[in-house]
Amino acid sequence: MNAPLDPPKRTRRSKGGLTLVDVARVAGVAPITVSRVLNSPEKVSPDLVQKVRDAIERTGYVPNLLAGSLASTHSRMIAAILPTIAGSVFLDTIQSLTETLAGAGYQLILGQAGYENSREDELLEAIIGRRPDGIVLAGIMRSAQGRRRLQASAIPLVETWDLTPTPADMLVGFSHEEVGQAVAEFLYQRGRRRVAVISASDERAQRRNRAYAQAAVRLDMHGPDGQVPFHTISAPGTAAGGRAGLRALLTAHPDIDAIFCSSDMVALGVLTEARIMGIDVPGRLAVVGLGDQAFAADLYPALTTVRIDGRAMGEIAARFLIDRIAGVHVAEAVRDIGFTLVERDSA
Amino acid sequence: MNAPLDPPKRTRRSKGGLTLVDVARVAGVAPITVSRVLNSPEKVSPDLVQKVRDAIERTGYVPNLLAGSLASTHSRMIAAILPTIAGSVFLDTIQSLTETLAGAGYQLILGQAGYENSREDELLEAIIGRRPDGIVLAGIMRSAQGRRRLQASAIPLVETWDLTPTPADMLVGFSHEEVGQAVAEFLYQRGRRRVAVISASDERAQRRNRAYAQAAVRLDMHGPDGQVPFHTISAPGTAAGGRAGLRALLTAHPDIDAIFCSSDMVALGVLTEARIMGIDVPGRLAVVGLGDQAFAADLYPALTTVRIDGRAMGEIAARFLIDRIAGVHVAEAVRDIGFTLVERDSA
DNA sequence: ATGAAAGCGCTAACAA
DNA sequence: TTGTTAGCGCTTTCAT
Repeated sequence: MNAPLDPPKRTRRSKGGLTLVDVARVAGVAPITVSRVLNSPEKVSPDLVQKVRDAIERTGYVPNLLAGSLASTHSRMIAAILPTIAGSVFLDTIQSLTETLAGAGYQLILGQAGYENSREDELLEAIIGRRPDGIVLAGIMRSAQGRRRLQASAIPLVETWDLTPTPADMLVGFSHEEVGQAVAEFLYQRGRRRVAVISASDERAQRRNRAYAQAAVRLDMHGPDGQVPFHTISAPGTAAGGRAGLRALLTAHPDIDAIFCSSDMVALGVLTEARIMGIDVPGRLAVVGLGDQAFAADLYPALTTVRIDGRAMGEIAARFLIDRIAGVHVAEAVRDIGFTLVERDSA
Repeated sequence: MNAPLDPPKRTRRSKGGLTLVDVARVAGVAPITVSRVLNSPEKVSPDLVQKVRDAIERTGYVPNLLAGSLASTHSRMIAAILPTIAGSVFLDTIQSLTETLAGAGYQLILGQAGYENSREDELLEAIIGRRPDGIVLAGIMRSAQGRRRLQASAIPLVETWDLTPTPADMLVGFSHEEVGQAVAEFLYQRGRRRVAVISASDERAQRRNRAYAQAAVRLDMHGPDGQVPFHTISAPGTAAGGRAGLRALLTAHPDIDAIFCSSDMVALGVLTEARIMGIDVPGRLAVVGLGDQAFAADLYPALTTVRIDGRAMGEIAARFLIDRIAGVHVAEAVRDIGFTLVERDSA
């Protein structure tokens, strides 16, 4: 009974792909040198850099960033959590976020939380588990538990599209209260005296509406019952919601002369329905949107709306994260980017 | 000179986070048992499962999926490559893709290729380097080199929003040629005799337009010069582009009676400009969009358009990938989901 | 059903 | 400047 000379070494899968070790062998250098050429070529002599680059070229090697991330504890991924992608007002923000991050070598991973409190917990597990170097919250993280988990993860976090007195970490947004108030005051100046709201049911919209209603009451633009008529639609707001809203509001309150919509899309629906009902905008009814989406200026009548600079928010959020990750002290990691009331023809 | 009893072991960062080993210690089991509880609890006795789950709960442990991916060569990530996020027609597709994938435990990573042939190569490197289990292409991968790299990576791939005779791998889309032809024939049936196009400059739109123009010529709906007037705008198409397009077309060809737009957004702009110019739609001018976006039915006049079921494409793409990854033989990995001409009031 | 050992492919730490 | 060594945190393989 002879013992096996070559004991069956337990072997592993390895999927056969090219690795950095293969490249090192081809180039005739140590693996770490290949790693350096990839990550900090200035630390390697020009001739070795050339050799290694040739070897990479010849072999078609693509570094496994998963392995790199595990070893370095930098994933170079940023997670963006948003309620929904389709019909969302956050797209400009996500777009510029992606662009700015790509420029710095970061990739975006997307998490859709849904507007309902659905699988928020699973989502967080999936995201935190991937160890992103940063997280951008577009809109929401309602559950206190969710917020706690994010903070516990110690991952740099930027909240956007809002201004809260108690940010979890970094923040770039604007005051929804100020928007609501500004719109009410604008409508007052324009001579409107009986204002209303059509709004999606998300929390930020509610806060805008509250401030709007308060200002309206203060300015005596409310109805005989002391209330500001409102119509709520489900989030995200749609043109169909705007149409239904206008019809409902006019039925219950035929004398309203201005409507503040929770998004430009909702406003589009209002304009359509007004046209169908033969209601003159802005003559009889003023319409104000929110967002200043690309199409707002190209409606008829051109939409008066609140411009929110989504691209700026995305870019600032990206910078906050990049700086924080780089260890740069971010002086003022809370930023109010404000808003602008863009007066066009609909109000 | 006493040698240190405890020689300064070269230590490593480790970021201090909780690991599976910590959980195993707390639960009093081997690390592999914790792993099994996480990934295949049915292989572990109920009491140990309970013990481990308690330990996870108590410690707040979140598994490091990066490490898991490296060890298992399954990243549970899918990459979506699209030209741009803002103003894109692919959003419904991405949305349902994300939802379907999330249900199966996959996360989406996003790659914006841009409409210009910009950093396509870097993007591919960043994406393939993350070893996604699958890739979805929304729209494009123009460069032959890019397509070659994708195929070389051997990552399951689904192309969407198109039908090509030579798919790189799997495919779900519709025939842009058929759309162009169908729209031309529809306009003919509606009595139009002098048709035009306003289109973004992307390649799929061009193919629609070519088929549209051919059918128009065949049906004698062209101009005196035998041509179909067209106006090209940059991708992605916008309402502003539609407005400019209508003005330009009417200046050069005052007698056109129908316009096929490369997206509903472009059509919106056309409707706006027509209204401003006092042109009756559909009386004097028929307008047809593409996409049947949510707002299309809520324009005035309600937009006649080509419905593309973006959600279905996302879901099918997800299923293709999930099945392929699971090793299921995907019977027919090329799917034509077709389209529907939705007749409303604008044509 | 449970565990021990051996990597997955890379980079940080240390040494020359 | 270049290389050696020892992991990063997990899962596969093999053994019990």
